[in-house]
Amino acid sequence: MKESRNSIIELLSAGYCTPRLVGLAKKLVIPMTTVQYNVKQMEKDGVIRAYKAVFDYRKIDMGICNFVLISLAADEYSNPERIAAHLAGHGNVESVDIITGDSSLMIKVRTKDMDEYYQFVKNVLSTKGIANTRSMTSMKQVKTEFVKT
Amino acid sequence: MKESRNSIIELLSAGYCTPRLVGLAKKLVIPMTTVQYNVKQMEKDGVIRAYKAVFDYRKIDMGICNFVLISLAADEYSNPERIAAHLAGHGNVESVDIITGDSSLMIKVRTKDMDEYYQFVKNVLSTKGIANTRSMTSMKQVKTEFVKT
DNA sequence: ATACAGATTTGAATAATCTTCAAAATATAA
DNA sequence: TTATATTTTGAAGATTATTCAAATCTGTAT
Repeated sequence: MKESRNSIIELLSAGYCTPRLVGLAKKLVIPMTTVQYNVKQMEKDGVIRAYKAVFDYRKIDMGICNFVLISLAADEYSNPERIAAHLAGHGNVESVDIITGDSSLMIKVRTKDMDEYYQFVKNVLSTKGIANTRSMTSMKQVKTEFVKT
Repeated sequence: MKESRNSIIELLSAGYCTPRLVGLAKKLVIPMTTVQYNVKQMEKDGVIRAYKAVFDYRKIDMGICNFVLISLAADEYSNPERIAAHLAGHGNVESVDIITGDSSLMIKVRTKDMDEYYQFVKNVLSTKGIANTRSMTSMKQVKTEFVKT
């Protein structure tokens, strides 16, 4: 049981949802087919990338959230995209950005607890290409993915 | 027209979506009503907070993304939640976290361009309670809200 | 081990929502 | 203005979601 619930969470975290056309139509007081036309159009044009669920991450073993500033080694510095793509592949990584400033990358990582985060730092962030990291732990998540807590 | 499309985007950015039960059931090869039961349970227990759309933010006039480290003034320092809640109220703010380390808050802000971001800094981040800010601009968003680009 | 209570799974009927499609309205370009 | 493309809309049929009762599974106390 817990098994299938985890699978559902995984699938919902990046897809497997759909817009509520009737709800939107009622809210905006326009015909549903008009909403549908515009939504379809935005999907076709790549304006909408996905429909997904937002969780209370404390309740799905992802309660610990860290922002990490990553500085790359000299030989990776000119091509941050390789390591960025690698980090993006991890399910615990919510976001990866190549940024301006002292550090090359900013990532947001969710883990069950600090032990698991430490493992992440040891296993994932200790790659040859990464020179050093600076973690900032979230003590309270007031807003996430445009959704207020 | 553009008017209603903007309203749709606004509503989809934090809700007005729903899980695709048939899709989940087929993927997991279990009956749809089982998926439904578990999803409903997770909604009831507050595990799932919302269903929403993820956009290509460049295509909806939110192409510029900034991470901002915010240090609070002495008199707000002991109660960051007031300012955090205030910032969370802005539609341009994707996330607000109260963090450990030198700065009290980390926020993620999306704007049309740098001009609009400058206005945001001037108008929103120049409150009495905020001592100083440090912006890091995203040059490339590799992964956002668990969705890869 | 057994019996019990609560939680979970499941299928069938019903209800609601979505998709399709063609026509009408509107906007855009020549 | 006329022609062309885009957008809006309603009605039908198709798909998906909800309800609900029965069956199954789980954990627990006896």
